[in-house]
Amino acid sequence: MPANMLPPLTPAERRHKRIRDTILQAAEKTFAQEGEEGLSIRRLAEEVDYSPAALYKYFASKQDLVDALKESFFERLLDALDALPEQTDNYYAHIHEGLSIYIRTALEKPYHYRAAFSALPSAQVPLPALSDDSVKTRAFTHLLARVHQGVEQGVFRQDLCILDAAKFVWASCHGLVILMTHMPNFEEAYRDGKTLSRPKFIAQHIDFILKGLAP
Amino acid sequence: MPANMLPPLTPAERRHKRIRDTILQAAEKTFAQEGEEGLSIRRLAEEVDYSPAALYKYFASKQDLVDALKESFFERLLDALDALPEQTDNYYAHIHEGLSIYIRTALEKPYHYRAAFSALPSAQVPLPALSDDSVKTRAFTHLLARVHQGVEQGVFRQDLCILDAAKFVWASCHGLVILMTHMPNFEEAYRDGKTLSRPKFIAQHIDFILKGLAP
DNA sequence: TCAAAAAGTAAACAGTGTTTATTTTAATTC
DNA sequence: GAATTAAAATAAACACTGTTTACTTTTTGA
Repeated sequence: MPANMLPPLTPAERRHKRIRDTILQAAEKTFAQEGEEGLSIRRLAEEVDYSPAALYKYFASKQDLVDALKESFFERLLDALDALPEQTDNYYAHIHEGLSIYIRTALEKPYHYRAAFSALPSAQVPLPALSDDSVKTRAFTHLLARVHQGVEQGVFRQDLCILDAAKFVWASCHGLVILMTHMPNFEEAYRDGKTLSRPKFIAQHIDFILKGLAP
Repeated sequence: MPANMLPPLTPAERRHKRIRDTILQAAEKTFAQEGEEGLSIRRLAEEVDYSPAALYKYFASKQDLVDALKESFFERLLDALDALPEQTDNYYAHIHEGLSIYIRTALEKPYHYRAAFSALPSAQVPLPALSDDSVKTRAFTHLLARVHQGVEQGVFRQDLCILDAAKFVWASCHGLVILMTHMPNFEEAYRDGKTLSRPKFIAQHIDFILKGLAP
């Protein structure tokens, strides 16, 4: 039987989902502006006209709610990456644009990005296996494939460990996003006449990264 | 009069400082293992045999206490960097080692590093001016000088905006540290036969960064 | 219609950082 | 040395937080 043959939802289930989405939507607004710490179950309950305890009929915990918000960000990120056409004649421009999309999407939702990719060590949620094609790993497997392609096409060094090279690319993009969004004044600080504009700065950052892998 | 001619401390002041240090020391232990969220004023008070309110005679707030912990990490980081000899015949090896020290020191105290360099947007503490030689900016000004040197010596491209180049280097190192410390399983995941060991992985990461700036 | 399941809530529990009023202790001055 | 002043320390309260329990109301499916 087909995997996407879901059982039809009962009215009760549809209602449940609808209310859940309403809560999620209100939570999203606060989370985007104030992050996890600014999001309070009690305040959220008041906003959607429920008692705090009622929310626990829709989410097992605050963490569960935040996880749902993170999940929707992952989907947003993947949608943005999927919008990029698969094949192009210009490999360099293609991977450059892919990384640019990653960074720009992350910059749009700083709190989501941080929550998604900077889990605290105490929360020991291991990375899923590569075989798993959950929304969480797809972005990285995508990057792995791109780096592999770059090696094959001779744009990158032949002796690269693709895994380690992909981690270098990811880390360098990640660091930029985190500093830009969570380091007050990172962009504005210390500017002079030669300093680049934001888009050019990002583009150059990616250029530096890719050049690091060149033969 | 000399700047370091501090007025002599009275016995009361010395006692105050001593107790403050005791509290700080106990806080340090918990913070290093559990971070800001794991550090509770009430639990800390119990550990040092004081009432919670008493701690407010030594620190204005929890944030103030954490700031003191961050400050000591900055000093630790700068001390490690200062231990590196100033001049060497091999520029590349020199900057490589500097970045390696930065990363390794950060990896030793993940929570300190994160707290120090990943402030939330809500906490709008601007970066101090470059002229300010506070402990916070010295590491970055140090890096700026190194990059400048690299351009002068022809190891890096001549047309670089030193500021933007330094930010690239910083961001790339920063991202690696954050992913290694706060992304569960980042290092272990997806390993195969070709995957490098941790020290070699870090060294290669730095190589990639520096190559990105090469002519 | 009626039993069962789901939805919703008030109140309590166990925490958190912080403030206020009050007392105890230590230091300084007469 | 005694009196005064300043610092240290605290108990109790305040205003929050996420979460659970016991209970009531509403909705659903047979």
